[in-house]
Amino acid sequence: MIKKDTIPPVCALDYAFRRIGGKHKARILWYIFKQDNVMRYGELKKRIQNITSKMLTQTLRELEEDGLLNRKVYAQVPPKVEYSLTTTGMELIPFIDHIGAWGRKQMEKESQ
Amino acid sequence: MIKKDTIPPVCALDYAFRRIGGKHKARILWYIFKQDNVMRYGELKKRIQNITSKMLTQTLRELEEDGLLNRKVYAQVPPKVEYSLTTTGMELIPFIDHIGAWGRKQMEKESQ
DNA sequence: CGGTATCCAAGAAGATACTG
DNA sequence: CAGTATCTTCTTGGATACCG
Repeated sequence: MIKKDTIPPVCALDYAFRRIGGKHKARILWYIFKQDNVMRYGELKKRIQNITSKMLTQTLRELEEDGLLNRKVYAQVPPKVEYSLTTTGMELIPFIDHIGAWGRKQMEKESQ
Repeated sequence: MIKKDTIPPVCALDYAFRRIGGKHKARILWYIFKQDNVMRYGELKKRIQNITSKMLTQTLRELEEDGLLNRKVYAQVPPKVEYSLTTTGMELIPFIDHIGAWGRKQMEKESQ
């Protein structure tokens, strides 16, 4: 993702990209959304494939701190943790959809 | 920005964010767009402020290679180079606009 | 004016091992 | 199951100096 919060964002765009510009952030939001807005840690791990536990946990924590994800822990053994989008996170879905469509179009162009 | 192209993107979202997820990329596209879609190197340098020549040049080159920017060199001394969005770059503007608006909203929330 | 070149620091991400 | 901890590597970005 982009950058520590030691330095304040220079503008709203900068701010926004720090929040969702990480390597997997947009995809995580998207996957959860598509899965009826609930996904467990292990499901995400399988879905993203090749991501390490460390990176996944770290990314999820950042999204949570930024108010884009809810984290619900069930007090049971073995543990169960569910992630879902907050209202704020939901507001990003149309843009993620849009940019994904753009990316798809470009990829098709390239492959010609 | 995010990542070398040694490893192919895992999906369209990944692809897209590699292209515009860089530290200054979205802002550069936005500034040029707002300035009637033409900006000179020096103007960008002043506008972005604190960016080094190296980073600015590098970022502009990447945007050019990705087909988002046109680079027009005038054969004169002293040199003059103008950057403008391509059609593909233009297609990103609505998205950048929306995500900027989202960022603005979040920043306002935070400051309360 | 619009860059390059070189070197170095900071930050992001990966490998591996381990745990309540 | 859902993480932590630690160490290492890779990639990005910055400082500085210089050029056609």
